[in-house]
Amino acid sequence: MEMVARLAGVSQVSVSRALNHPDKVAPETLARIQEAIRATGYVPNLVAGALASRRSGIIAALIPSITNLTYSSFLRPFIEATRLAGYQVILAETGFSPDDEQIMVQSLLSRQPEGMLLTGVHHSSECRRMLLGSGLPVVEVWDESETPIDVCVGFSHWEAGRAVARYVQKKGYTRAAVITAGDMRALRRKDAFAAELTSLGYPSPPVVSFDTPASIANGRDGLKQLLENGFSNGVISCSSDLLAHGVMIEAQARGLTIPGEIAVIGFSDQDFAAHTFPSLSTIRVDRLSLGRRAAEALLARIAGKPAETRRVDVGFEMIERESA
Amino acid sequence: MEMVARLAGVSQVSVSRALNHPDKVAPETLARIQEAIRATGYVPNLVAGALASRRSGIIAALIPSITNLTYSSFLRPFIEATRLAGYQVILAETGFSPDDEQIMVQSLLSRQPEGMLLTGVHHSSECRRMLLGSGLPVVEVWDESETPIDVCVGFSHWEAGRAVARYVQKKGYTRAAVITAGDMRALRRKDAFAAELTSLGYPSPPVVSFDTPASIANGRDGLKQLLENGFSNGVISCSSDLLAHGVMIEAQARGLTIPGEIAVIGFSDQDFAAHTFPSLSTIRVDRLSLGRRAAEALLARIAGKPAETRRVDVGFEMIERESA
DNA sequence: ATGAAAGCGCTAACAT
DNA sequence: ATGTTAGCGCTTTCAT
Repeated sequence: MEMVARLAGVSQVSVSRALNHPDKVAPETLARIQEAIRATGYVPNLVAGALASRRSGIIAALIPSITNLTYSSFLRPFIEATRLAGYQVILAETGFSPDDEQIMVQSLLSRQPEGMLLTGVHHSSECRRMLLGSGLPVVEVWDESETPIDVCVGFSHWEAGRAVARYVQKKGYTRAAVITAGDMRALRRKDAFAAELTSLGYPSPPVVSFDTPASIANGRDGLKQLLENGFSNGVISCSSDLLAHGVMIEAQARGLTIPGEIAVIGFSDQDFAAHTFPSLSTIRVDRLSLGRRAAEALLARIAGKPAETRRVDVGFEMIERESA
Repeated sequence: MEMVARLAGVSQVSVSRALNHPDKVAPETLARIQEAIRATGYVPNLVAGALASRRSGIIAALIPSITNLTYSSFLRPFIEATRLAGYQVILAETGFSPDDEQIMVQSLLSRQPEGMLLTGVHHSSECRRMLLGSGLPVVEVWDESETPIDVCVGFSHWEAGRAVARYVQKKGYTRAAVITAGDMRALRRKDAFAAELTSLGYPSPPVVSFDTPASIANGRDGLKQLLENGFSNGVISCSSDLLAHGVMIEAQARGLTIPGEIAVIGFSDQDFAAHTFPSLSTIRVDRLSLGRRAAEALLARIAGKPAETRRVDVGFEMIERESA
């Protein structure tokens, strides 16, 4: 910066100003400085800038899994929206473990981020304490909370589970089952589904639960297990479209008709859900909007705006297609 | 840090030492300092540390798309491996655009990263120039290059395309077609496939190419287009497992048998490929190993080790399953 | 083994 | 509109 300044015949401060507050520099000086920057190929040092200004321009994001579309599909618009606001994102993967999450939060905090995105609302108490104590703007996404750390953008997994149960009744199915991943939010939907079914007069549905990440393989295996345990002629509610797709493939391999013999409902409306054969009935969650609104909410908090709305509900929608 | 020092009855420097070089501090003093850190809830400021030490502990990673498993599946082990070495990753998404990539590289460079991961080997010349000029350790992945910027970990897309063609011949198919995404690497495989087929005496295969991201919907549409143009009783080489899966679904919807009437070959062996019905023949690329080795290579360069191997070929493998 | 001094490259008051 | 001065919170010599 000193070099650029000499080349432009100004002081080093003026270069800094030209970069950060170009309106506070005479147009002609500005041009000279910009030319000098070009000539020298000067690259500003944001680390030094961050230290001096106490604004790191960094946002930390923690998601359970990068390779899981559920999460990467809201992370993408989040990164994009924060980038347009001048922020860069440091990403960490928690693998669904609150303990690892806590360690990562701690380590990320030392980067002096200006905000943080957390997936879900279940964190270790130490983690909550650190975040609360730091006063850092935090947005929790993909779930809803009565007591968010700061702001929360998501939807009610409980209500989503109930909505599926009501849909099952509306469509007149008499038998129902569940195939689910083992994460807290999926299990909550499963519990709500079972509770609502029961209150509608159904027997408690058989449940197959997997601790491994949701996959087509698990979906196939899940249907196999249900059939072996005597399940037939009913609807299966899956905790993800991927599991549902697996169920469809297994049904097809066994020559079972869908939705005639086995009906299937997915969750989240991934882009392929409309294009399976038959097309997949599912719960749609607008992850693009969720990512954007999470960014908006966090940026507002960083800008110091009062958090009038600490809880944003992006809702969900039951999508009726052919599979159930 | 000053506070911690006072509490432990030492100087601020000793606290810094206790954190960075614990072996250079008397065990008893170390214990006192650690206790003081715990008591105060002190969180080190890595921004200041980075400025003073000139080591940011940051690695920048650029991938075309976060929501595309092709890329996120090598990014994951890369992030994990670099994390274990004490680094944090700033992620940026280029959307397949070399121009955007260049802008992002420039903006990322000002974070003083210690290394950078780039996807592919095709970059704007300005981008290459900046990186070369900066002397920053760079690893280019998912492709191979005669002239890497620094080090390169990938495989030959040309050879992969040829391998598929030879497989097609070996299996005795007489008609072949291609459905491909529009990115440079997929197109290169397509060209190699067509060239090899031709040299084996086949006619030039019909090609359907999509500019949108590979998807099941595109796969279905691709088969539809091929059939409308008179293609039948042959094998279709797809640039991704997702496209291949779409082809299988469309075939099923039309009552075409696989591989009898339509045979399908995918690319990359995503986890579902072994679990479709019928299972999907494909080219396997070990993305876990690729991510790890990219991290290894980059960390070695950061550690200043001479780059004896500037080019690492992780290879690929033709996986024979039922679909072709 | 520990401390004192200097400075990393920049920004934010405060002058002029 | 521009420059001067004083740090930001740490790490790194260098001394003791």
